[in-house]
Amino acid sequence: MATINDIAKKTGYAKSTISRYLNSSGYVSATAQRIIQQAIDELDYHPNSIARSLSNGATNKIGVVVPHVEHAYFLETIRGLMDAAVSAKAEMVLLPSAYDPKLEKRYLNQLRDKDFDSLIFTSRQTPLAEIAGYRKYGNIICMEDASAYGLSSVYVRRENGFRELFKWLKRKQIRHLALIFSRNTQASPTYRQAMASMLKVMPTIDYKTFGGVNSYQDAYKAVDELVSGNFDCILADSDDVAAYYLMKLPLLLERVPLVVSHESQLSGKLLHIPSVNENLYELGQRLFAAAVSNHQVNIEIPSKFLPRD
Amino acid sequence: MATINDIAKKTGYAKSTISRYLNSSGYVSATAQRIIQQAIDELDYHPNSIARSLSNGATNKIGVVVPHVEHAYFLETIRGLMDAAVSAKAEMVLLPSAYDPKLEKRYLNQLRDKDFDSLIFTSRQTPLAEIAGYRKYGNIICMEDASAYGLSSVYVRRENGFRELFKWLKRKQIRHLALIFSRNTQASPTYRQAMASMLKVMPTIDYKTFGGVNSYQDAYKAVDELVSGNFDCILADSDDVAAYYLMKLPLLLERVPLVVSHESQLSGKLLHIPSVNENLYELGQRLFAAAVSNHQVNIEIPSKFLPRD
DNA sequence: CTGTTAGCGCTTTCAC
DNA sequence: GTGAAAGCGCTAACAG
Repeated sequence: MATINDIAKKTGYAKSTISRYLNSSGYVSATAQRIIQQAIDELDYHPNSIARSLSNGATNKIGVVVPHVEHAYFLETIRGLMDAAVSAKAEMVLLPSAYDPKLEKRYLNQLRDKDFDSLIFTSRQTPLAEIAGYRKYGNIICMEDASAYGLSSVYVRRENGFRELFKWLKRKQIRHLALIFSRNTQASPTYRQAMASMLKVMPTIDYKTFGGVNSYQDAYKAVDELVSGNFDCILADSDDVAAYYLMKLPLLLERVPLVVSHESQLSGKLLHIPSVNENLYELGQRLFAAAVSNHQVNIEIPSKFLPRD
Repeated sequence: MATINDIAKKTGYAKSTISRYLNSSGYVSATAQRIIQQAIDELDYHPNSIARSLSNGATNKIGVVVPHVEHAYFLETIRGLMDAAVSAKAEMVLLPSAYDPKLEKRYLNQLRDKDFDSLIFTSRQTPLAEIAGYRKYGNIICMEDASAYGLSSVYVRRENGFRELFKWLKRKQIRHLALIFSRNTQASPTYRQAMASMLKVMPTIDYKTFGGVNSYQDAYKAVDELVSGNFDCILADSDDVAAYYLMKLPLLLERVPLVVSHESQLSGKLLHIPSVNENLYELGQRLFAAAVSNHQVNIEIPSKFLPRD
């Protein structure tokens, strides 16, 4: 592990000159360039990035808090984020929270301690007010509107998509609706917005919500109740979950309920499941851009209902 | 951002004493402890982890090279890895490669440049011999047997599972077998081992392999050929893919082929798809342990065939 | 039990 | 064009 000092000794040039050469910051004579480069090659020298970080005060790393990787919602976002990070030659530290405030706090503290330059919350349990207190330590981006707290925000605008979806259901004369969520609590923006849209468009609808269904693999949890509940429509929160019901329930019921998803994936396309496209891959890329930007941003990505009939 | 220097000035104690207190390395009087802690609280001091890393020569971060996150194989592994990292208070940097040697090289260089302490290859394109050249820069762990190259190895021993699987297929008198893979090239250990086991147990079998199928969402690619090929068994490389065929093909064929998976997930359990359980979550945890260990290890996780009939 | 000093490896100002 | 010196913030060795 040669250091810049070794190069200096070997070449007779000062560290500062070598640093100039390495970072193309300032003039270095052609001769010096040649000699220095040769020494670099011979000693197999490569700058130590920890030392660089210490001197620059930046790590080139961004932390991404994600409750888990079971749901396509987070996976799609992560994919967009990853690809953007690779292009920008930045690194992405995956920080699983399981919605545990203790873990979320740990990650906020790591931002404070300079473990990364910025922190993205794809979802969270900790109140925004508390998160905002860490803004001074680095850039923080939320996947919901947190502009009131001075935080950058990049998120799906679900209103349009949901409104169209529920209007469509109304036209289909749906009366008994099952809604499947990852979290069916007020803490989830998805849940809040879905319920708000639904009650606005179909105020008298008879419905029941289910929580804790994150993936295709969790979908079975609600099967019994779905079968006995006599629903005429099931609204799932990802195409994979919807696909599961679409294929499983016909085996158990004579009458197949309408299955709809509020998140578009390829599986839904293939099976022609109506769904709300949330453009999460793009959202991931925007999240990254927001993380490395210096300005506070507030970006809404519109969602769109795709009836597919 | 207060530094240890500020605490020193405020309290009158030397930096070393404060460092001792912070890291519980050496004696510090009760009085000093009280005074120092008070200053820490008042100034809201927190150690800068970049500086720590520079001084310690370690980052507490491990890099994880993964081709993509589309396949349950990698996701399950990542889950195990993530959970282990959280428990150990280490950080995991996600490094997507898309099997691109340029990217893989970039990550190897980052190991050399101290961006992380160790590097895990869940899969790779770069020859092991070349990877081995980076061993001097940090711990490298492969998800295949790389012990011949002096690299730590943690991987699934597929022989047992595959052998039982193909014996079972032989008993079922399978004659026309379709094998679906993520990669159907010699570069993939899964592919090599599956083919070897198959040809040993059923040397005269008529078969065809398909590549490029990573997920439930890719499964449709092979549908046309599967339908026209008149296969009596389809061996998919994840339960999700298998589930897709299990549900999609009955709609297209009069005779439903036997569907089998070589990777066990919950979806397979639910649909009673025979499969090979590869214990990837556990494998992920072992990978992490190997990454933070000082010894070179070679750990085989046995796979097991689950007929589920 | 505490202080002094040197060191981790790079960047940046200032001077010539 | 190049060099000397200080600084990033912490840890460790040595001394008392």
